[in-house]
Amino acid sequence: MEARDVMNKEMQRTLLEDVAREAEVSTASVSRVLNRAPHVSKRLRERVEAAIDRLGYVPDGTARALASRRIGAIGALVPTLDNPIFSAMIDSLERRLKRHDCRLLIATYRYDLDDELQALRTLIQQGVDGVVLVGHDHRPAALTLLQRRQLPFLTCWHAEDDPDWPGIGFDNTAPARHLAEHLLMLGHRRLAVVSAPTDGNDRARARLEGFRQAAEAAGCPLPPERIVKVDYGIAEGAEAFESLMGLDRRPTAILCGNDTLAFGVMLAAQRAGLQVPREISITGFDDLPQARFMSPPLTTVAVPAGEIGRQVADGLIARIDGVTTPHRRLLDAPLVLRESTGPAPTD
Amino acid sequence: MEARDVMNKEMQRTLLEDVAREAEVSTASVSRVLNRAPHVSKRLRERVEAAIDRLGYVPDGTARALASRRIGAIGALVPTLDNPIFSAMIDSLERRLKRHDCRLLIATYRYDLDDELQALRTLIQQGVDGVVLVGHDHRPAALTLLQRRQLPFLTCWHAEDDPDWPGIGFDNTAPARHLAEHLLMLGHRRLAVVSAPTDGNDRARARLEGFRQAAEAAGCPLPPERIVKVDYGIAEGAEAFESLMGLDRRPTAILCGNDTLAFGVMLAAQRAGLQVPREISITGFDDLPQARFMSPPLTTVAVPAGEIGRQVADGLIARIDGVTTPHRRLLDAPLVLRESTGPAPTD
DNA sequence: TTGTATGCGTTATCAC
DNA sequence: GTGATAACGCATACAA
Repeated sequence: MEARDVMNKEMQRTLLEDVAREAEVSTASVSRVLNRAPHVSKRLRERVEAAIDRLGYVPDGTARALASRRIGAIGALVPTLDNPIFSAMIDSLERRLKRHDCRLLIATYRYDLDDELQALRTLIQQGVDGVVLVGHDHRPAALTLLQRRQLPFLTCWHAEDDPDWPGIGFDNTAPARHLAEHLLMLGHRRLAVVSAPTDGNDRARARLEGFRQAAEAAGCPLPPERIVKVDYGIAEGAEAFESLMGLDRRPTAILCGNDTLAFGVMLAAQRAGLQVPREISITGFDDLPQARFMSPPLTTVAVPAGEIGRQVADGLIARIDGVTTPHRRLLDAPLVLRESTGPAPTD
Repeated sequence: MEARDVMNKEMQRTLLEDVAREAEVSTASVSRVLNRAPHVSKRLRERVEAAIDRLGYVPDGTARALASRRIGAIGALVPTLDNPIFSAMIDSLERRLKRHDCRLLIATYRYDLDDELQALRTLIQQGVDGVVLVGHDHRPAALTLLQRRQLPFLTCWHAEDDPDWPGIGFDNTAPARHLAEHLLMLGHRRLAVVSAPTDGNDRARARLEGFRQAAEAAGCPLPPERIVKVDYGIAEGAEAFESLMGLDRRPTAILCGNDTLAFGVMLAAQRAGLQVPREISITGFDDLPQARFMSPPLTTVAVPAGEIGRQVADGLIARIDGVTTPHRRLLDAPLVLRESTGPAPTD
């Protein structure tokens, strides 16, 4: 019994103290070597490093976190990872953070801002050194929380100018407007939009706004019935197409909030026997890898997901280190004109 | 100066001790309420909760982690998040972990097992309560690390029987074999394979093995020149197709290691003027959302990525709580026969 | 059921 | 440069 208890005791891990004893130096010195502090003699460093190797010592992250007040990890709040454009960003974010010796905690919230706020609370409680958020649509309490804690944070994706939210991203409105202008220039006058739900999603709203601006400027505004909002998905895009085809005056071009919806719309159009772009033009947004392989290849906007991940990593790390970085950084999101758009059909 | 120093001092956060004072109870009692310990009177609980609300107290995760020896987060090591089949799994994993009040640290390693080992070290040092790995291909040191620390862990995706690696997943070989048998039954005799690189990827190896088994059993083994290994990607699949078409005796069916490669192969085939499946049959593996929307719809294997995420979450949490769970859990990965496969062409 | 006191493994602030 | 030693904020064995 006694013996078993002894056996059960987690074999005692070697502590910093053990290293100090082995190297015959103080614990403070070991800590200094560990943290690459300045003013440590080469001789001392070598002794300590030797002792560490000999004992196979591994510092305890939790103790380090408590004493130093940083855990070596940031938190990222994203709507979902089920959308490849977000997982691409997270992938590059994590890879870049690794360079800075920083880990990544992720939390998803399905576009539910209350869930996001709750997840943020949890991350803060966890002790993350910084936070990444998507867009500027958040509960006011989220901002309060971050500011009160003086926690470094950065938004991404949606780089609208906003004094509250520093961010790295791109303009969602302008490219959307350009897409619509491209169609208008091709002679289209009855445009339609298939958008993602806009609640808690300022990117979707901004794109919709861009479509609207161009349409109105051209004197052919978008009536409500030609704006369909559906959840993310190919099938959802197809359904949106069906509903648009039920209209009296069918659109000759459909602007989609993302490539996946556009893919669904394109399939449904072809299933309905329509030629793209001869009879109907279709645009996407994201430039997913498959966009250029669709038939016809999809006209869309190239969202710099990978670049955002990298720049957000660098920017947030800088802020954590107390370096002031630009409040806002605008990346390029160029139009990619392919063959899914063409001249409006001459009725 | 003095004043500024005072100002600069992080406004002192309220501590558990403050709550205890406010509620006029001991710190131990506050801790008990926080941790929902048994044997706490309703009256005391209410007093403490009231005090917590009044002070807006938030427990410090790092201190809690150091004292309790668990951080409330697990680590997941995945090859990449750039492949939607993995991000789908991570998405469901994270959502399910949330139910258990557990966070998720992710690390990617690009199929480089040395990187994986390094990332595992980092996660362990960080203090994660458990680890999720993909497949059974890992450096031996990884297993040693996990065992020595007695750290709960679970593999996923590849549910081969292996005493070292407990896991939840599916059989990669059998469905692959069945795909090949399906083609053989359709009269195909010259099969080819477009596989992902097999280094550090036992799933890719297992699938290839399944293809081989069926081919050999049918008396038409796969010669090396009809097995092409390429990186993940649509363009890569297309290139693989080109190289297969350079062979003297062209295959009549191509088995692909995943849907993305299959998509590339299919596009290249059509670009080359071949009818699918009349002139060539093509299969995938994963059943990504777009598989059923390809033209023709792709014959493939439905990988239960979401279900794996959920079951891994539940299983790992159970292990962390000391509950013994089955060493191995096999999920279903059914064939999905669609229109990309058909009778072999009669020369 | 509740309180007391110690431990968790580092970092960081002082002296020297 | 280096060494004592006091935080860091909470959990928990033990006592009451």
